[in-house]
Amino acid sequence: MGRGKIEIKRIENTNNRHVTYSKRKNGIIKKAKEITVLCDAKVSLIIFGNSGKMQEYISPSTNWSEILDTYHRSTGKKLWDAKHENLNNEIDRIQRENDHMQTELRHLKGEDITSLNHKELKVLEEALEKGVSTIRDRQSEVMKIKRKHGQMLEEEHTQLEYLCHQQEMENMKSFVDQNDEDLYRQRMREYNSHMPFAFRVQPMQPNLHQRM
Amino acid sequence: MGRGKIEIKRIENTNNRHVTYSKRKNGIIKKAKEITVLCDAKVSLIIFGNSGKMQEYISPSTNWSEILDTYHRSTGKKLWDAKHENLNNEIDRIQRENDHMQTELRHLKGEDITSLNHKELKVLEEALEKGVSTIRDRQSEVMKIKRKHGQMLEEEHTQLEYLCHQQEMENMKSFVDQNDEDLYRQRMREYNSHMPFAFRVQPMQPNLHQRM
DNA sequence: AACTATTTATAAGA
DNA sequence: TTCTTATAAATAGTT
Repeated sequence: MGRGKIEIKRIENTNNRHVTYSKRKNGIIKKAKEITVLCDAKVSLIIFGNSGKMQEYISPSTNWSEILDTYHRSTGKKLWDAKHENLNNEIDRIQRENDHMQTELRHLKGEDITSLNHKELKVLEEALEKGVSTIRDRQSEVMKIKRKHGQMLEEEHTQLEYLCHQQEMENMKSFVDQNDEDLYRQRMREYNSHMPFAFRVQPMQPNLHQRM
Repeated sequence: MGRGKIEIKRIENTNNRHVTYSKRKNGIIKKAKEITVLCDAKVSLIIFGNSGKMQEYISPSTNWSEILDTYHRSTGKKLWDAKHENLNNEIDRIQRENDHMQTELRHLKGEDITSLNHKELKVLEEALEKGVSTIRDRQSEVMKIKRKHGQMLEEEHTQLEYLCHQQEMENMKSFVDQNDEDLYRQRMREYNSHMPFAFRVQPMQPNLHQRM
């Protein structure tokens, strides 16, 4: 109905398509309103185009609850089944993520580790040591502040720091695989270059604790 | 459009009303199909009259899940029922649990800890130390097996174990609050009671490393 | 359900 | 977008 007859197929000209969409959309909504009044009908209409902008009409005599119920009674299909399934999938996904984190947490706390192999244990230990070290650094900061208030002696703190780092070095040395020896020596050099001479860590010897 | 113009108000004659309903219903559905094809639009249409008989149309390019989602996004209203609401609540619950674990994990790895206070840091440190200690025990077991194959000397291992425990004791002593002193002494006694005399840890002194 | 006179919707143009 | 208008399409009343 118009100046010329048109075939019912996609309008390729974008502008024409949008204009036609706008006109026909209004037309359909007008018709929906009319049938609602003329015939006591109940209509729900949702319509959206390329732009994603949505327009809805629902007869004043009804509501979505009634529509969904009627739809369910008439077709046996639940409109929310698809949505329902999506939600279930989402729950599964999050639950898996959850389980994974729970395992990781337990491992970090030293639980359920009998099933882990040597390699996995080492990875865990490294993560924990990194955590301990970071937290000790942070504690040092907190303590620095406390020390300013005279709550702690400078000397005690420095000695403590030394012992911590020494321990880390010793652990590193002792737990490395045979062929990680080079990596260990390198880290030791890095570490020593940051420490006063008196605190430098020497490679562990059987009689270390007597020479200290 | 017809032999005469009609007012848009309820058609009182039942038969006429039903006839008009039928005709116009088909008209609307035809229009819905046309705009779907012509304009790439997505339409969902549910229509039912007095008789309760329902007719639906939904564009082939979409589905109810998309319609409900779009409707929710556009209007903020949810068209689904309580059952759905439950699933959403479940997701929220798991997601919260998830977030909590994520935070805990990050803290254990030493991330995002600047917001923690002294007390919280101590709790974290203790958890990490417990983890490290458990994992080291486990590693010891693994190593014991390796040692049986001649891969490691017994003496080195024992000394290492001693150094580890000593370090833990020292940390414990140094980081405790003033009023945790009693707890520290108790733990020290417990620890010493398990160690040969030569390895017992003495309370830290400024010149500790020289007397060892 | 078909017919058809008329009204209504709308395609194209501005 | 909106208005105009020629024409296509829908449909009210009739058969």
